[in-house]
Amino acid sequence: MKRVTIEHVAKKAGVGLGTVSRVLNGGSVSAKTKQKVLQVIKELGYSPSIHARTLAGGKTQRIMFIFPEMRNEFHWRLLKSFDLSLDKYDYETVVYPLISDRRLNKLMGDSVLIKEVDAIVMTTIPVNKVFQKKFNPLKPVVLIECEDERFDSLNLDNKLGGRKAAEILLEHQPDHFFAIQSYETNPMIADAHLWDRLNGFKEALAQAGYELPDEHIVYADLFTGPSHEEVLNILSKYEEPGIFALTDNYALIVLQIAYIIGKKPGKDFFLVGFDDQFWSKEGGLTTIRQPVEEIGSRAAEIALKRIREPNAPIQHVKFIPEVVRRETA
Amino acid sequence: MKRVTIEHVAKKAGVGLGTVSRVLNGGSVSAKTKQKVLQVIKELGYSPSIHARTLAGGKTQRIMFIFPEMRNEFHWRLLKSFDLSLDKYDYETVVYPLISDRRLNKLMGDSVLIKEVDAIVMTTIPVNKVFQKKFNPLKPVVLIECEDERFDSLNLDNKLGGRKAAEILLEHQPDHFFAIQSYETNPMIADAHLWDRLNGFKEALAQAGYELPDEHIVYADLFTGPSHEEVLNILSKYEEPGIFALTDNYALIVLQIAYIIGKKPGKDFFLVGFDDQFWSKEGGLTTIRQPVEEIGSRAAEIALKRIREPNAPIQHVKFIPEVVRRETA
DNA sequence: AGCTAAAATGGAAGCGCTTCCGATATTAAG
DNA sequence: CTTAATATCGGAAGCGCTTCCATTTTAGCT
Repeated sequence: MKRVTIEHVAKKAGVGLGTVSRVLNGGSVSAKTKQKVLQVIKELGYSPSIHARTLAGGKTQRIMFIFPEMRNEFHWRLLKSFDLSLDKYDYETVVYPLISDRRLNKLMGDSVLIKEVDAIVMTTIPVNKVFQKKFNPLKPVVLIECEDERFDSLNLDNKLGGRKAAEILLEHQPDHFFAIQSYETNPMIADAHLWDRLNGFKEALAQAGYELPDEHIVYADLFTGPSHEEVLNILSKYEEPGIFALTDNYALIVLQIAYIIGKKPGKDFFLVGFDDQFWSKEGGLTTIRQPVEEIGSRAAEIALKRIREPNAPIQHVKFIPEVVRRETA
Repeated sequence: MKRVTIEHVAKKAGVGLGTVSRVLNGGSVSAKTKQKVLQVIKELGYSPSIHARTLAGGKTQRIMFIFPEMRNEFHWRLLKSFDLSLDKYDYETVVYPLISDRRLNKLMGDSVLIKEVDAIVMTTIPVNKVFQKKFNPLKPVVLIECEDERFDSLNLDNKLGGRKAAEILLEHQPDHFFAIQSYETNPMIADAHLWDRLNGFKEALAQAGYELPDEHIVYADLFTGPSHEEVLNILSKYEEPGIFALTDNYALIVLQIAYIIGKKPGKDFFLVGFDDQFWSKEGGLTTIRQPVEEIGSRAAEIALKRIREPNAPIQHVKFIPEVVRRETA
């Protein structure tokens, strides 16, 4: 079966090529003609070839979404809302997980995919470290959860998030504070935002006259979580400790361990997470929420805007973390 | 900056358009000319426009990798090895996570991306259910962890895996058997393979004269895992139970709970997982291993082969699960 | 060297679209 | 009812590539 082309449509509608194209892309066409062309398009089931369109016009109607790995709910939600936002503008997302050195090299070398997009959105990637100096894609770049003065960026105020976590915990006046931090080994993943959270936390604690000794920071693997031994230790050895889990994942594990040994959250210990993941509500976790969906859709808008106006001043958008009070603190 | 086209290359190399195209796509070109053209291509940093190429009816050198979600280590490893294998053949992976209805519709509707690949590899997607009857991509499709008579497929013998798990557990002659199964709500994710595992397990148990009552099947959410209450119950109420976790993730949680309440794996209870994930070795978990990397690279080969020979007989490759004995059973 | 078959090569045609330019139709103004 | 301005329209040019065909070069034989 042959493809239905714009020419078939033109012929059947009794108009010229240009007119059909104008109906599609919005040029000046009389209402009557437009009506008829649209009619014929429907009858014939015509849909334009984007290859031809791109070749002729230049725009690809695509944006590349680059992110470091795939296990993280944050990235998954971000991608989802980003992709959804593009829908309205008839854009498509080209998903590019940076899961290996090979993919990184490909991206900076001879990847064709990257040349076939109108803009690039990157999240949680240490731009300077990963791309060294030679990253110059010649097209708009928007950064999420990382920053670089050369590009637009969207970031949560993580430091403020850490402060807020501290404030909640301080209300309960615990004698001992703990933090569960990520132990990130993958150099392709940015972790500055995590340190910001922790620093904000420490700072607010310090201002209230408390301290967070280094031994009270538990390091956790993103996948397996914090050492159960250490969490167990905190929960059983300390009286009503205040715990700040830098990610809800880790908080979940604390809750699970607490459940098993019969410690009640919000009473025997106090716990604040970060992110507000899908299950967090059900788990009754008090947490610092980041507006993931909003970040995703704003990123889409900013990227689209920069495609339209390549020379607009660069903007760095900050999002404010929001306290979600539930039962654990 | 203007795009480098095939014409620039041709001119600089002092050859005709056709010749450049031939060195790119493999026509008959003398070694010397080929050499020179390749040289110029590198100098100019030329890469062909996929749009022009596709429009003109050529190959895209890309394969689309479709998978249902992103939290799973299995898919992540699979993608990684698949992508790596493609590298040798100068192919590129187009990653397409099916994370939303929107993406599914796009895929079956007007997605351009899918028209720009030479083949499609899909993993863990219930083809019939998700795509109904109207899925006819007009290009090679290779299935992983799902099956359909119309397409090539690669699958682990999951039933055999379940049987092997049963055999290991049976050696310890426990009085009570349990299984931790996934409770999958996402209709875009295939779960037939999980039921195969469970059925194999049941079957082998039955043959040995044991039974797995329905109440001994614990259902777990992929992310939060099995209910801790139930696991706790099994571990504390039963004498030396035999537990089959249908995924190493779940086994991990059992191990963690056991640790907290002081039960020794391989002594107070017996546990077999499935997958052999990265951390499983460290955790001492006895498990049924699937050769994920091998599946990924074989999938690449099969897809490439089908692109070359669209009419070769369809093949369904079965992989044999392998027992990895460690300390938990 | 001379002849032929095979290998290598140049370039035109064509893929389906957008855009631009010139032509025609319509409308408004006087 | 004319003229100028404006809205609408047709179609050629060109986007960058593959492919096919005609032509040239090379290699293999007498």
